Parts: sequence; structure tokens; C-alpha cells
Amino acid sequence: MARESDKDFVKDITRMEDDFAQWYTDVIKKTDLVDYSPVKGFMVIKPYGYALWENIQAFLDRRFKETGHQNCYFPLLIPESLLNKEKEHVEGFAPEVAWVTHGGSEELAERLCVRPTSETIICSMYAKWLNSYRDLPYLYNQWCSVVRWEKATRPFLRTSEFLWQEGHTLHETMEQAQEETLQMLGIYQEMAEDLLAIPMVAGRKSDREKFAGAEATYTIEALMHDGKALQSGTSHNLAQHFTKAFDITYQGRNNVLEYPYHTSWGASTRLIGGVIMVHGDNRGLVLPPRLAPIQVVIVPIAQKKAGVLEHARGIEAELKALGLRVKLDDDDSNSPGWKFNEYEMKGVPIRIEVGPRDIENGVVIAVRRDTHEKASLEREGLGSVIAALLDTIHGDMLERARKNRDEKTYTIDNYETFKTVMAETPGFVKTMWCGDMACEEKVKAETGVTIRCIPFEQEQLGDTCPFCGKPAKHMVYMAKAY
RNA sequence: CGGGGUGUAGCGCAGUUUGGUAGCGCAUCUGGUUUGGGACCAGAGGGCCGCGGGUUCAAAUCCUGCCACCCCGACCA
Repeated sequence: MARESDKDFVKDITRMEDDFAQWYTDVIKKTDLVDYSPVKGFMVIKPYGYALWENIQAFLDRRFKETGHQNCYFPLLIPESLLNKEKEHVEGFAPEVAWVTHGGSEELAERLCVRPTSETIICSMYAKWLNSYRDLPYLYNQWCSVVRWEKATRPFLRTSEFLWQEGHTLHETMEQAQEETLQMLGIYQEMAEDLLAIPMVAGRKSDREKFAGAEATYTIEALMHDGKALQSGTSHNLAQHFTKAFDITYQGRNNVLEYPYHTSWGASTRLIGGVIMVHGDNRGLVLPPRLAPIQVVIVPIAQKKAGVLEHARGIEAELKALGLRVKLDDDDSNSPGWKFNEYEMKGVPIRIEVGPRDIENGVVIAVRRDTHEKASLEREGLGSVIAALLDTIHGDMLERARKNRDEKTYTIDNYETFKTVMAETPGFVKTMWCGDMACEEKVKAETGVTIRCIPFEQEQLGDTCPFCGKPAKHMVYMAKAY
């Protein structure tokens, strides 16, 4: 195996070490994932980008159904009076909701908000439907878009409208709600690792960072290439906060009216931004094989020569028969060299080159996107070798991402070192914390760093909080966040 | 919402200081030769210069208002 080129960048894309934000924008634009629409903060997701979302949807939807959930659909518009019912919730979301004030030319008696999330409309319906403990649990999910009027937007990471799913469940007991909350977070983590090849830190949000109206919020957090963290999926135990506000009651087992326990959980197109920033390099996207819309691209060489295209089509058919997503690029208006660059930029995991020389030798050339390793493979039995190679690439990408993250994860026990590290080599910081919101606010104000989560896997790193000197309550992961 | 920057052909840009026929590269189209890391030759098409007002004989260029995008901060998936 030989490194095929020393060149580790392309002229169209800013190098990530020079300007990470510009690199991200360049990659998104050059690879045809999205385009900007006429309305600020609203983006068009183009076919290559939407295919990524469809693969995320397919994975999650399968797992939701395997765990007993059903899909349904609730309306886009929510009356203001419903939004206002849960106090913390409305305070959290009011600043960024869009309002519908007119129907045609008539001004509405009550204005309607475009959902920023659907707890309120869904709870108002659950209140009508729920009668008996025999009806529980409610295990519903919807795939939809929501609108949050953002001031600063970036494709995938923060847009005024985004696609997501939101699950909303009701349970008889707090224990069942908690079990559901953690189960769904676990599915997000499984998806991140098995599909996106992104290792996650899972844990609970601090009270300052939790969802508006939640008893507890759980999160998976990933570390990007630039050392900033991305919240990648959240699952909330809402306890009885909304069910009481919306007066959702049922006849319980002991013949008294009870309020059910409530959860909600969501993951969005933001995950795509995470994939770009965790795996991408200076040549563009590097897509994990199970997510990639095109897993293998076949580039014929000297395709007008007799037999070349037919041979390439045979390879295409064999790989497709194995269920792989394959593209044969037989467009003769682009040279092979152009195609090499194009599909590398688009992150296609494996490129197969086949020309007259290879046909004669009974081989093909296969090149890995993630490592640039080039190998000559026997044509005979190629399908199973390629299928296995895709799995190897997935494992290697996950491992590489884990190694990158671990190298940028620092254990720190004093504030001065913390400041230095976060200023010079940002990443995750593992440290003890007193549990006091004022202390958390102070650190954020002074350094811009926030508590990403209180991880499930706790370590006793010390006895005092390095920020205020009070007794430590938890070990936390901290980082600057997207 | 504050600070900085940018809007000219599908994409990337020059031209704006000093007002005077709208330019370049890539892409596109036609024909031909090519094809193992961004091919070559010849020809062709493509523009409300972000949008609106103003100054002027004349505006991409000067004045003014707005809009969008990018970057850096404050707020959030």
C-alpha cells in the first residue's frame, strides 16, 4: 500500500488549520449539500445533503419502532395560550418564536406560533385522549421541522428552521419515564457510533443548560476537530411539569386521578454538521460508510476503449447485488483526474479505478477516502472484499475520532491551568464542580466555557471545585460549544 | 443585537480611489483530439453590476435607505 499523493489539500477549500469556520463553509458549498434561500437563516437541503438525513432517519426510525414507538403528526401552528401554559417553557422559547398574525387579510383573534418544539400542542391533545392507566404508555414520535428565529445562523449547525424528530411519551411512573429517557439517549449514542462513527460523551445537563421545562435533560456531546463541543441529541425527563400544566389525568390503578410522567427527545439535521466537523479533512468531506449516499464510486479509465465500460458495469452490478450504494461515473466530459478530486471532496469512502491495464491483469485499483491508501484487488471475489473494507473503514474512522477526542480531553484541577488550556488548545476538560449555578455562570462569563454534561461515568478527581474552592459534587465535562 | 468584511455571468474574481460602450479565469454549448491525479485545439452563448431612492448630460463607480451572506463577540438544538 502506497500513499498516493503528498498533497493533503485542494485549492477550492481553505485549510482547516488556517481558518476552521471558513473551511466548514467551503466544504458545505463545494460539496453541494445545501444552498441559501431568500429568507435569512432558512436553507435548502440539496439531494446529496438530504440523502445524509434520510440515512439518519432510516436508522433512528427503525430503532424507534423496535422499541415500541409509533409515528404520528401534530400541527405546525400552536395557539399562544397553549405555549404560555408551562412557565419555564415559554420563558425559554418566547424570545425565538415566529408568529402568525393573519389568516388571509383577516387579523387573527389569537396569534399562532410556529412550533419551536411541540410539547405544548402534543400535551393539549394528550389531555383529551388519556383516560385510564390501561392506555399507558403513550409512545409517539414525529418527524417534522421546527422554527426558532435565530440571530446568527450556520448551515446545519444553527438555522432558523431545522428538520428533526421529536418523541413525546407518557408513563405511569417516574421510574418508567426515567427508563424511557435513558433508553432513547442510548439509541442516539448507538446511532452516533454505529452510523456516524462519532464517539459521544453521555450524561446529564446542568440545571443552567437543561431544556426549558424539564426535570432533567440528558445529552450526548461530541468533540469537533477545532476543539469545540457539539450537543448532538437530547432526551428530557419532563416529570409532571407539563402534564400538570395541561391537566393530563387518568384513572389510576387505585381509582384516583393521576398525572402521568412525560418524556421528550430529539435529534436534528445538526448531526450532519457534526459529521462534517469530526471526520472532514483538507480535501473535503470524509463520510462514514454506513451514512454515505454513495459508498463506492467506480471511475473507468480510457472508457472509450473496447470493453472498459462493460467491465465497469459488471463490477457495479456485482456490488449493487450485495446491497451497496454504488455509482459508476461514465460521464466522459470529465477526466478521471477531475473525478478523483470530485469524489474525494464529496467524501465517498471507496473509489475503484478500472482501466485496460487492470482488466488485462484481472484486478481493480481501490482507494480509501479516509487514509488515501491505494490497493490492487483481485477482480474475482471483489464484492465481499469491498463490503468488508467498508466495515473496516467505519471502525477505523470511529477509532480515529475517539483518539482525536481523547488527545484533546484534559483533566484539570485548577482554574489557571483551565484558562490556559482552553485558550491555547481547546477541547474537553474533565474537572470537579461544586454544582452551584452561580459558579458555572461565572466561569462562562470569564472564559466562554460551559458545562457540557455531568457524565454517567463519574470519576473522583478531587474534593474541591477548582473554580470556587467549595466542596465538589460532580465530575463534569466542560468545553466551548457550538 | 454590537464590531468587522463582502455582494459584478452558474462559480471564483478584477474594475469603484479619479463617473464616460461590462471584463478575466473556470463552468456551459458546437466540432475534433484525448483519458492511470483537476486534458487540449478552434468557435459560440451568457449581465436589472444585491434591491430602492437621490446627485449628474452620464452611475457598477458618488450620496442615502434597505436586504442578504461570511467572520468575531453576547443568546440558543
